[in-house]
Amino acid sequence: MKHDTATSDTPDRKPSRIQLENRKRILDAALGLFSSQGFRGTTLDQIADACGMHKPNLIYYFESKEAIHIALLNSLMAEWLSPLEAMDPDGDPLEEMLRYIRRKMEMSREFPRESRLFANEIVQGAPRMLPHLESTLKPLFDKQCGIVNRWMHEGKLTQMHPAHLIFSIWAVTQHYADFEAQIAVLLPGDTKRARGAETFVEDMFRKLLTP
Amino acid sequence: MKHDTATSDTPDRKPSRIQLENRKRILDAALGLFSSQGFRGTTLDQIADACGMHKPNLIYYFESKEAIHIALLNSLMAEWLSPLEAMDPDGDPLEEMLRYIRRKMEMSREFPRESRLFANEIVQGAPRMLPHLESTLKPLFDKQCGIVNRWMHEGKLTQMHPAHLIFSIWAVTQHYADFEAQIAVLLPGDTKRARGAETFVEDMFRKLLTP
DNA sequence: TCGTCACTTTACCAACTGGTAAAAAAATTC
DNA sequence: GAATTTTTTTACCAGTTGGTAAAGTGACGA
Repeated sequence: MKHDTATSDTPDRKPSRIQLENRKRILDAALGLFSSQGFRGTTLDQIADACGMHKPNLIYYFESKEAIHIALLNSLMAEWLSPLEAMDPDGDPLEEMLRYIRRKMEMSREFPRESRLFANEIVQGAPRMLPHLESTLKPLFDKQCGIVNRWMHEGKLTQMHPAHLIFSIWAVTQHYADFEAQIAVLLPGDTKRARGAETFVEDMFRKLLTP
Repeated sequence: MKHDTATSDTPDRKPSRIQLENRKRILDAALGLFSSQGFRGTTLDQIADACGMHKPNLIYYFESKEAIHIALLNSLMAEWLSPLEAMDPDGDPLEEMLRYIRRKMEMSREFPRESRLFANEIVQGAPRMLPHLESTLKPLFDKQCGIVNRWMHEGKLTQMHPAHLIFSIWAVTQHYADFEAQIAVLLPGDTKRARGAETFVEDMFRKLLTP
């Protein structure tokens, strides 16, 4: 008979305050480590150290190391996609696109760990995220591509392939988080860098999208 | 007394044909595995299997697993940077830029493993590549930024921050290799995809760079 | 043909790593 | 405040992994 734990799948009562808090501590520590060392490069002991717990305690709150990774990806996915979701079909097309781009740059600056976590996962073939991409991202992506496409046909934006446009926005904005190590070498002088990047990217896409 | 091996640092005679061949086999297998699973996610046994050798044989040719990784990064770096190096200060500015972009797209399509190997390394903070970035990439990058900058001041290209321009070229072109798993989900229909991406990216930067 | 050197294979190991068992300690409930 | 449940800690284990020791095999020149 299996011991009853916080990860039991029997119809649990609502998780206690301690459970919610400790789960959050674990996920936060795991985010830092997984994003900078990858899944395989991170050990349970490292996660435990980083959040001041002991290894078996992690397994008390999550079934396995992989369960931590999956919980992390799932819990961050919605937030990560919220800017795309927020694109308003009734807004001004150019302003909506630039607002989206600005929000993506802001997230790249404010949440580089999240960006790198997803980058790590996708570069390695998205082994634990493919179903999620199919079921969650794909429908949203198709919908927003449709909106952008309509804007283009109405002459409000330069005509181009909407999917590739969105790819290029993702590529450029996330590049600043994902490849920060390289950028820091090539463009020292931390202070102005973020602002320089943000005005560059906004100007670039404004010029590109203005019909 | 240490055994004399192919990795000995005593003044070796030139490596035999077998050595060259086996080193290449190992590096090729390692490229496939490191690029799709990361350094920590790849085991020596996997590499050995992939090239039909036994584990201790790898250590005969390379001091350690890390030495394989470093040798791989070093041996690919020059090739990876050759398109940037090939930018001709005396050529037509717009054509030179577009040629560079086309070559980067081509490499993303033909050498996705290399792209992902570097992506993995840099996302994780470039632990084994930072010195190389400082010593090799940085000077080249600064030089080519200077060229681009001159072109802009001569009115041959749209004025913008040359470093960020190059970042955006890297971001967009390498995105197609590094995030292929995601793109395959969002834009199925393998056949036209590569061509679509290439015309999109070229058109995008042509519009952006044309003064 | 013999000896030397380059290369390969087998057997092995110590450290690490994900995970478990179970006792101890807190917290909560009655 | 005793009983019970939840959470933490200690001790441990089996499988994996990077790497070594050393014997074995083959090639090649004298």
